[in-house]
Amino acid sequence: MRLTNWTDYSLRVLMYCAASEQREQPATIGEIAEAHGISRSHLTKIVMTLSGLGLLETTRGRGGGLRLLKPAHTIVLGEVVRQTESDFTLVECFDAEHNTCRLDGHCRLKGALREAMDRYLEVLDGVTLADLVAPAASTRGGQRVHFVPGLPRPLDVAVRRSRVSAGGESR
Amino acid sequence: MRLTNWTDYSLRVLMYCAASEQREQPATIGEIAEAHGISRSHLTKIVMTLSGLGLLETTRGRGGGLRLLKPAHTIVLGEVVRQTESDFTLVECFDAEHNTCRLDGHCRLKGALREAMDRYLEVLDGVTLADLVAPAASTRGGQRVHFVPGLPRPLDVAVRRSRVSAGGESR
DNA sequence: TTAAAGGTTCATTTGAAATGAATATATTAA
DNA sequence: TTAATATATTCATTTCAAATGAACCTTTAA
Repeated sequence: MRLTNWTDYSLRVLMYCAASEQREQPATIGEIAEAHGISRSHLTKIVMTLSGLGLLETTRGRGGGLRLLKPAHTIVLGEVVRQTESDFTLVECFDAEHNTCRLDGHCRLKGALREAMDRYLEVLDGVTLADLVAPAASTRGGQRVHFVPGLPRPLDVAVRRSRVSAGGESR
Repeated sequence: MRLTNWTDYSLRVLMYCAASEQREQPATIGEIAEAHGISRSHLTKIVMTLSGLGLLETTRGRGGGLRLLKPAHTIVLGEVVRQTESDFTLVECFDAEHNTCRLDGHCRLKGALREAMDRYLEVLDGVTLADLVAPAASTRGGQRVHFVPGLPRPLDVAVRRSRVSAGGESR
């Protein structure tokens, strides 16, 4: 009864991208891989899947990277999990193909588990990517200042400010 | 996102025992193993666990077997699953020991998943073993007559009847 | 004393998930 | 046109929990 790391990482990628939305540069696979200590190669496949699902936009080449295709508050957790998680065969009898349970059709387990699973996903349907990334601390005070290791640094502002104060170098 | 076969089989054992309650002879491991095409050896371990959980009573020796320790309608599915299922580590960050997620404590995924899991089990807490075994067909008509492959045959009545009509052989 | 039952231990297999390595393709900037 | 940076693809390999199997021990009723 656990989600795959695949799903776990998928969510982290999305969160990273969500937190990168304000930045000028898009997030890159290498960046995220490093932030979470995962292999670039592996993470690439996850990103490709998310891209295939229409959640991410990827752009190749220098200056490329990843961007969310929809605003974070419209990306629903339940939907993501439904799509990244491969196996919802809660017990054997869910898999019509390989089912050998002799009670199939006689017992009410399947119905109960299906109902339970529905409730599970229902909860996740009430959560969006934006909710996940929102700072856990107090809402008042506005701007988030603190640094979160697994997310892009909120330095753009500072950098931009320092650029200005440094006398406007071109880029 | 699936339960282990271990849990699946655990439930089948319990169901078998529940359906055997009326019989004079207790259910046996060999019987259940054969009914479901599982190895005796493997099923024994499952039975021992259920026994350890106080759900089953086992008696050794000839004439021995398995019996539920509590009436079927008091055995709650959620409780069983909570105890037979080994791993509720929905994602990495649930496992304090091995967690490496750098967002730990910053993102709200854990809370959402915990909530979802609670709802899941909540549904199963509303189902008892008796519910699972109850015939799916109409409630009226009383006595179940049909034969269910994975459960003990409801022959006792018929057998007893035939015994009577055969003139009361001793046993 | 034998047959039928549960009980224990150890080794092995299996399969999905996870990972890694190598390489191809696209894009931008100098 | 070349170098650098980024995504994209393919194939092989590793890992680990779960599942299984085999052999043998213990208990009990007939």
